[in-house]
Amino acid sequence: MKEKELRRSLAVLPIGTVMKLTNLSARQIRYYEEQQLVMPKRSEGNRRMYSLNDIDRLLEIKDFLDEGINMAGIKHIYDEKERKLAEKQAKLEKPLTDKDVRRILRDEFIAVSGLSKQDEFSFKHNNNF
DNA sequence: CTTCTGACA
DNA sequence: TGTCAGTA
Repeated sequence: MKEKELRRSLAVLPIGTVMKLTNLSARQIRYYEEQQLVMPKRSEGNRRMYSLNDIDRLLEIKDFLDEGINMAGIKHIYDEKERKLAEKQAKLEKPLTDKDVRRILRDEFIAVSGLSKQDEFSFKHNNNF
């Protein structure tokens, strides 16, 4: 399920093909790029190259527009989507430090050990997990 | 022949 | 958004 995503993100379609697949004019496709709604790659000759994901996005943009949403609104939708995605990755890719692990284990041990307040105090100041 | 940037009767 | 110009 990773090879498939790779292919969908490969930018290999020239604007002419994109025009036929989306029924959008070159003017519109370039304009949406100016509005940061799509960011196609560029070939060595400075030609825009789109991926299948770009096609989906352009089609989606066209739908949003038909629903009466303006450029700013669509930009906001994508910006918000990126913000939430970055938020999730930040939490998933933040490994616990040894210090965090030791603190968690210690607190959990104290919680179930039945130690008195005085014992807990001694424990916290003598152990070196 | 296709695409690019810039501009606007 | 369309379209024309002058390029690459």
